[in-house]
Amino acid sequence: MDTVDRRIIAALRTNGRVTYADLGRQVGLSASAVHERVGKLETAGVITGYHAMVDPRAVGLDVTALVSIHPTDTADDEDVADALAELNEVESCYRVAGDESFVVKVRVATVDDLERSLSRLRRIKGVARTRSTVVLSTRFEGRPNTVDEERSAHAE
Amino acid sequence: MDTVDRRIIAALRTNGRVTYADLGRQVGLSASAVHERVGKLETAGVITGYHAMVDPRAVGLDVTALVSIHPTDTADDEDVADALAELNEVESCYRVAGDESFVVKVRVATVDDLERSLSRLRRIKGVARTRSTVVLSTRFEGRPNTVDEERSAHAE
DNA sequence: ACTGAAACTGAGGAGGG
DNA sequence: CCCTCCTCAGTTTCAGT
Repeated sequence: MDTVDRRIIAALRTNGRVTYADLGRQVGLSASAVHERVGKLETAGVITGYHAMVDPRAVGLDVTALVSIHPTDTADDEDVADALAELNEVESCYRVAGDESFVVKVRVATVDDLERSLSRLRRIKGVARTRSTVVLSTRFEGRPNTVDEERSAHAE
Repeated sequence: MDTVDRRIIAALRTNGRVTYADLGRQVGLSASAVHERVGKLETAGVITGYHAMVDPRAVGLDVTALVSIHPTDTADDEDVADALAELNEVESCYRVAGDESFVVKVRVATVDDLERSLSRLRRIKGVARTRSTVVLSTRFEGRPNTVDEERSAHAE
């Protein structure tokens, strides 16, 4: 994991469909050298996949909410996480420190769907209550954040 | 936006590097027909881009926090949003309904960096106070969520 | 809107320094 | 770890339907 790898990663985060030839030009290596490096980054689990980003509204997902999930006294976090994973509308799931045990991001078509989704969440064994924060607008999301050089050096 | 488009979108969300030839086989069209459809989806803003997903830990980003941002009485949300956008460690930024005006996701290398980042957030004009929730583990994130057929039909 | 042909370009592996 | 070749497959354009 050197500077070249980090530049490759940054480029692929920005444009996941960039060609190896282009990448090579950007970092000053041949396409096959880049191809080899990217393969290693994938195998090592640094790059976990490539995905198209879709405007949620364009596919009918007009409502986003952040939901805090408060556990019951006897809740098993693993079981709760498994139940959350089975709900299609739960897009992200974070185990957090604090009063709540999880914070999840829910994406649905309408507020009626949100109501139904919250019912499903509350029915999960181990969930005492939920607190929802409705997203009014998304300024940006999942933006490529680059760690600076000195910081990332320790991760090599 | 028909069933074929939705299948193409779903496939590209799962694998952003799938070839047009492969996509064509999956949906029963020629590569050139798929190429044309994908181009239109991109132009229409349905597909907003393609990005490599990276394991944050592998690039030295070990600390994630969800930060609620409470505005001052005189805060201008636009200005606050612009200031947030300039902070590299702020990966996502949601304008929300409720006491807080924004919820942001911050990703940094260490807890020291988190402390520094929170200082930066609090120094933004229009920010009265912040409330941070530290992420202990991420079960899943940005998972491809598919809207069902009837729901998405209205978005055509 | 899709197909199929044609010209082009990248992917991905072999071989060598 | 990188390069240069080489071949095959995919991309992209375009005329035709």
